Amino acid sequence: MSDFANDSDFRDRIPLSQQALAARGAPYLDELNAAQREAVEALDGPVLMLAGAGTGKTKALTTRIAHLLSTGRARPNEILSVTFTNKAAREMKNRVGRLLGQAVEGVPWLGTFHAICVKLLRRHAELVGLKTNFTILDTDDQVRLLKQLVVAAGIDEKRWPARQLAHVIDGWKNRAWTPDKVPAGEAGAFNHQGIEIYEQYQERLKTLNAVDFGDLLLHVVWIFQNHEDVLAQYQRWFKYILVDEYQDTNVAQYLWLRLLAQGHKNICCVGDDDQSIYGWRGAEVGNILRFEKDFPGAKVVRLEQNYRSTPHILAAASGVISANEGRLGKTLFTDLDEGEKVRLIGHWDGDEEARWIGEEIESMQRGTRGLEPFSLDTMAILVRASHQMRAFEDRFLTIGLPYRVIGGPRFYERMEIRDAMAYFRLAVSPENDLAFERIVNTPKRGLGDKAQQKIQMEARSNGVSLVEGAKILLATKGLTGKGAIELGKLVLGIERWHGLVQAGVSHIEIAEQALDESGYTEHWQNDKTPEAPGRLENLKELVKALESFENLQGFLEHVSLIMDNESDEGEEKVSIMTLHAAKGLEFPVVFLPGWEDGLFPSQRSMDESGLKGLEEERRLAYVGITRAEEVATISFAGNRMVYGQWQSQMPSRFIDELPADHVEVLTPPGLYGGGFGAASGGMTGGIQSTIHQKAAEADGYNSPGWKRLQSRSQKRGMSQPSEARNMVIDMSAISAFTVGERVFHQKFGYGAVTAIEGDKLDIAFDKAGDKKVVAKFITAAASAGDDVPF
DNA sequence: TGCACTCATATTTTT
DNA sequence: TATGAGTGCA
Repeated sequence: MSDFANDSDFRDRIPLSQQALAARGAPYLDELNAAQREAVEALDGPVLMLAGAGTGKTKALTTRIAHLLSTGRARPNEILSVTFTNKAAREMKNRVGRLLGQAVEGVPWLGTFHAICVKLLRRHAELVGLKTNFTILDTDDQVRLLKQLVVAAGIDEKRWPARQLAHVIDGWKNRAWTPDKVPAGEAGAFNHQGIEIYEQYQERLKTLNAVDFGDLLLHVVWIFQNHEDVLAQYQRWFKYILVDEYQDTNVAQYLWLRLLAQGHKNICCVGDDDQSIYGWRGAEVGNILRFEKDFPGAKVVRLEQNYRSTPHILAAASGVISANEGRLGKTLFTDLDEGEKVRLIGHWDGDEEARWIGEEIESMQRGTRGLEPFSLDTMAILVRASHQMRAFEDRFLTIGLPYRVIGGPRFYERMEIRDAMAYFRLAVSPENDLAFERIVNTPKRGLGDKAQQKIQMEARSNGVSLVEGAKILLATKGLTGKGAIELGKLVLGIERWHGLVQAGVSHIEIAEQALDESGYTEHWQNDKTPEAPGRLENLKELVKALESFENLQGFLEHVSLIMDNESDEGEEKVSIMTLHAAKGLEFPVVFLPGWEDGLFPSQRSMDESGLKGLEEERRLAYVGITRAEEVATISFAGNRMVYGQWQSQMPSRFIDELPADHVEVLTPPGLYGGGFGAASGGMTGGIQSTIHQKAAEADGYNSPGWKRLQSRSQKRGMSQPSEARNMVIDMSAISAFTVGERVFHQKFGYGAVTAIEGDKLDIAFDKAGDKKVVAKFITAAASAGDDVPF
């Protein structure tokens, strides 16, 4: 193990204060139930922990690590624990830390598959023809690179978009296929040139000393498969392996794990086949279903006691998921009080659904229905597809209900952040061609395609980087006029920033200078689009994020793998997110709108993957329902605007799968009764019979829920839902704005006030048209330049 | 080169 | 509907 001596992650050290641990004993074991304890104490040999939703799997997993350490089975750096997201990794680190207190400095090999692979690959980069300081490309860079190759291959980029090829290649990499291993059956991919371009792409990455996300795993697996000695080292080193969310592993990750686990064979995988919802990006449920075959003698422990949801919610979820075949099978149970039945309500259209949910949220916030008031933070709306969010955003903006959208473009994926990062990258290493390409003409410097081609040619014929190429081009007067002057400034700037980096100047200062001197900040200050202020805000935020790093290098290294941005502003807000984004989260109150066939289950899923697709959709339904702790409300709309066209659809088939005993139907009879269907033409017998059947089953019309619903809507007629809040805002609203005033809104941009009505303003937005908006969300339009980030 | 216009297109998303 | 990409013109 001499090779490991210089690496702090492997260095032998006295990691545990044995005294501290001895004094603590193992009190954590007492906090576990029998199954959890069994899973924690089965330290040796392969273990599969089947952990249903809300059964305390993170607790079991972290306690297991604590137990391994405190029993002296392993040192902290001999335990390999992998997760899928940084968030999960962070959470586990914190919890292990809490369990062990001062006794452990940290667990260096706890991280995402990708983060751990980066560490490994940096140590062995030369084996795959890379240098230790390789850069990691994100999806955007990947596509740009592929586009160049596609165009060079003379393929019509319109019919065969690079994005699609990126997807195909990702798929291959997920299956651990290097270009020479792609099976003949795939030869037809991407106009019969997929494999060929894949090969070129890998070559190009090598020259750029770069890898994409898929490569991180692919390269490491390749090294393990082709360098026995290297593999053997790690097999010996990692005494215990733990894997979270095993049902989400793809083939490459599976191979990686299996190779590493062949040493001590102490592998513990935690997962839930019922929560496998990432099949479309390469996850193989088969991995978890097959575990016992792969690891003979494996111990299987089922965690079935749920600590999250009420029995009704659990029963509804179980009812739905039981329609799936080929499950490992678990029966969740709970000690919690019965609670409320899962509520089901149908609406005329999507807007009304949004309106109803908005009102329902406000009433729950005030604490009606004999329940305690719920804070907005405890409520979430989970949708199948992100376009469903709009209806809610529009509605909530109108009624002034604070909300937060989770997911969507990540902070580090935003254009302005990526541009800024490219400047930072160039400051650190001017030879970074991809970064240079990104910003040569951002902001506009009069360097169009032609000028850029000249730079490329110059660089290529001299075998130097683009910055060097540009210098030669300028020196030889290959470029003249405005472009030449601007390019000169840019090149000088890059060299100056690089000098500052080498001189050890404060990285924050360098960052600010680079953004200012390059004209990038100014570019957004002069931009009149509604997004511009937000983008400047983001840039400020980025510079702030720099503060927690020693230098730019460290920051860039870190950021290429961390794509999440947890900024929780203090105010209480309702969360809106997709079902996928909700996995792993829980909320006391959950709304599940849009349960209509075609939308959920998604037509496209079913068309593309047939029964497999449908089953994955069903698991998504299961994930959705099991997010709820106390109140789950499922809803559907008879009509919905899809791509600007009204469409009618049937309620989701999953609704029929809900066990009637655990469902309370809130749908008012008048809403769907009689001639409704005939009149609209959209309501088929199927809908009505479903509703009526459900209603009859649950005795819907006489149910307490329905009565409450009625009385509540009557009450609402008399008093405004958020009167108290409006009163407060009224004052400021009236004094703050005048008709005709120019104002700004985060989402709609700039506009002029046309009318004022209490705290509601009618505003004619320049871009977004006429809207009625609550004054709270409006600020006076600042003239550009007022609010300068640096 | 940059702007305005037209046209096709349209899940889920982490690293 | 609304967004992005591509095309044509100044």
